[in-house]
Amino acid sequence: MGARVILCLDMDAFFASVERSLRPELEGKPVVVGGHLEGRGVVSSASYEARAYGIHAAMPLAQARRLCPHAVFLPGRFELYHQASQQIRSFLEELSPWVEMASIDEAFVDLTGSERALGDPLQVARNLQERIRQELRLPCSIGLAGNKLVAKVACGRAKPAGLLQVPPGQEAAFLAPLPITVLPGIGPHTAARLAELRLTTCAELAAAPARLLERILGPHALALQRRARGEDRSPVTPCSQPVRSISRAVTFPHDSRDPAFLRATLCLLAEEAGYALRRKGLGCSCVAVQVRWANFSTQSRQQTLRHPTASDTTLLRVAGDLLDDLLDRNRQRVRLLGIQLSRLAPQGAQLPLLPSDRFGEQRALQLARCLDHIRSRYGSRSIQRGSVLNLRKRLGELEEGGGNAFRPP
DNA sequence: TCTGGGGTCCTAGGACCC
DNA sequence: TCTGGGGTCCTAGGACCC
Repeated sequence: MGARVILCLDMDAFFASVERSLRPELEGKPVVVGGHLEGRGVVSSASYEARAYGIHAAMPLAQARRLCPHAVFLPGRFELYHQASQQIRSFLEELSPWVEMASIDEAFVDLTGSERALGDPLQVARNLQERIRQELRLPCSIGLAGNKLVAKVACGRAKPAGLLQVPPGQEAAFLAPLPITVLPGIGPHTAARLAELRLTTCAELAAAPARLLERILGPHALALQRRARGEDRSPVTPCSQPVRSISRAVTFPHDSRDPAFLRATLCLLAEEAGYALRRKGLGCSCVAVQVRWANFSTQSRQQTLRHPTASDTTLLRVAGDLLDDLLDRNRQRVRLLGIQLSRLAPQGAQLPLLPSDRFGEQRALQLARCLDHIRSRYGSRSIQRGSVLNLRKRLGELEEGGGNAFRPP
């Protein structure tokens, strides 16, 4: 079998670029797309003009403002970004049926064996880049290599708006001088531990004694070492993997210890997560509540259910108990509150066994589905529980008092 | 300086069962 | 006085990615 040809495409400063494609007057200006909270957001995407000031993704917005006060700061409009992503996907699917969207702004395409139909992969990549620039007015970078790992690293090295091909057989030599942090899976923590062993480049990691690495990294050390040598056989998988969890979380404009406020927020989050769950036709068997305290430490509590559920009433009952437990054990104020639903399975196959339980669950689920119907027709805010209406009122007070808008996604 | 939100995967320890 | 061992499930926390 001949060498594989994998194309990795990554959009440059995607959210900021989409905003700029719709507002040409922003051309050449520093643009920062960030969260919706005045005080506590972080940067989601920064144009390269903004990056020149040291601004980068995940930086607190307050810091970004200090670094570049005259930058254009915009709230995220994820529906637009999703639409642009869909268009990019359709371009890619014209090239190959083997297209994997790795995220909203990143994709892999397997071009192996396409040369006769499409021509030289390098020219295919150039044409693709040009098409995205012309038709969507968006910049992107592309890496070409014999596997996904090296194509992705090459793509990263090509940024912005570049194109880089790693010839077959050159994978290890290409990675060798690069820092290990270019490898997916090596974050700040692992990099710091490897740096203690004076392992900072891919070449050093590739040549390190296996036993030493296993002591530091555990059973995955050898897999990581193979990646440092540019070896990767993972396939391009067009089918999206089944979703494993659904979560909703919010960081408050001001830390709170108010039980009614926290409970009402939890209700809102449970309804939103439950709505997402039912839209996917799923139920969940595990509910978790996450709290980030004022000191930024995070705690969570989870409970496994005897039967899967998709009822907001059940989600809220379980989540409420978990929140109470967390609040009982920690006297700090709450900075972030979140709910996570996991152990997902198609809904409808299993019902609770006890008749009384079943009727309660069934009725609650029916009610939830009626509300979903109204939401899908008249908007997600068209109908809400009384407790959430109270929350709106309280958040209104908060908004006036703190000047910070609480706008759930 | 003051730290989002939505995900995936992994690990360690405890409970429980045989 | 001495208290195995393996398997599985559950929980909590953390690293990492975009």
